[in-house]
Amino acid sequence: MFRGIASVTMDSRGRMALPSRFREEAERRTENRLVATIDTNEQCLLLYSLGDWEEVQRRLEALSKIGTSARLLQRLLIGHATDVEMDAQGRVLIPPMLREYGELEKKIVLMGQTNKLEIWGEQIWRTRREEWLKATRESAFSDLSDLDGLSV
Amino acid sequence: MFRGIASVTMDSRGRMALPSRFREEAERRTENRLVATIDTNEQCLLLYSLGDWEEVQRRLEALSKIGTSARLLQRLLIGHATDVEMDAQGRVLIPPMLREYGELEKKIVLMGQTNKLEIWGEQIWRTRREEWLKATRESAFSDLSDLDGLSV
DNA sequence: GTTTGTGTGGGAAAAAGTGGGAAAATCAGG
DNA sequence: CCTGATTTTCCCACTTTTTCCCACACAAAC
Repeated sequence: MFRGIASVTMDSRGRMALPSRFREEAERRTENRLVATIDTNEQCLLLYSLGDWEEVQRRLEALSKIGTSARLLQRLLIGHATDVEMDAQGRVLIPPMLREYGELEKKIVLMGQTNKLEIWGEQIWRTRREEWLKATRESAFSDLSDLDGLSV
Repeated sequence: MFRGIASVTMDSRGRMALPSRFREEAERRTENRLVATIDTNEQCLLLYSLGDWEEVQRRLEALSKIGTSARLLQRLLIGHATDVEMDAQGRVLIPPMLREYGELEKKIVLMGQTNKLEIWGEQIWRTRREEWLKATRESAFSDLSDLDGLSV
């Protein structure tokens, strides 16, 4: 269960240290074996524990028998899903092609999303967050949530 | 199980080195014996382990008893299927006709797709990926997948 | 102040990827 | 067949990337 946000740096070799709480979670789930792929809707990467990824892949492959859009999704996700392993310091080496997709440079933002970790280049993340905030403020939902006692 | 993406270079003789993780997978499946053919839907090549290819071919031959379109597919796939072998450095020599079909030049992109490897010329791959991403983002499916609990 | 944990950087060895010489095999035309 | 040209294979060498390991900086904890 990944939760929360963290800022880390990627070094000149493309290594990225996971914050210790993410690291522990990854160690617990599958002994340091992770899978990185792209988020097709956003210009960021997704990092799964190996086990969780295999579950996602199973579902994808089951889906793909139906439609062509499912097949596209399958091609993109499986096609980019690269196995990575944590080193002794809890770092992972992000493969060059994925680095390029997310325009990852030195400053990286990690966001936990339950069963996966989102990996963002800082600049893109800042831009997107502004857009999300703007969209939220403009939507009626943010008002309703209070009235409903949801009290987000 | 092939998955993930990698960029490699094809040298002037048409040799292409498989990244080590793909190489290991190929060695495990069939001792270095592979089959290359064309993807009839895309301008890329497909690389199977010999065993997996034989399975594909069996299915094709079974299909072709029925319709003429299946027979077409059979003719194209089987007709282009060429046995290739990895050399001591883990490289395969892509036959000229196939090289031409995929417009393969120096920069090549390899994408794992479960039982096969897709071989792309970099330029064509970039163009196609943009189109896939666009299509995926526009399709209702990408939204539905979340609601369905696919939670990719 | 000292210790412990965490994030970061980098030296050095190992592995992977790339290029090309030269022998062997293949092919085309006589 | 024979010959010359081209392609393929085998092998070695070089470059880059990855991995392993150690070390430093900083902050929190003792």
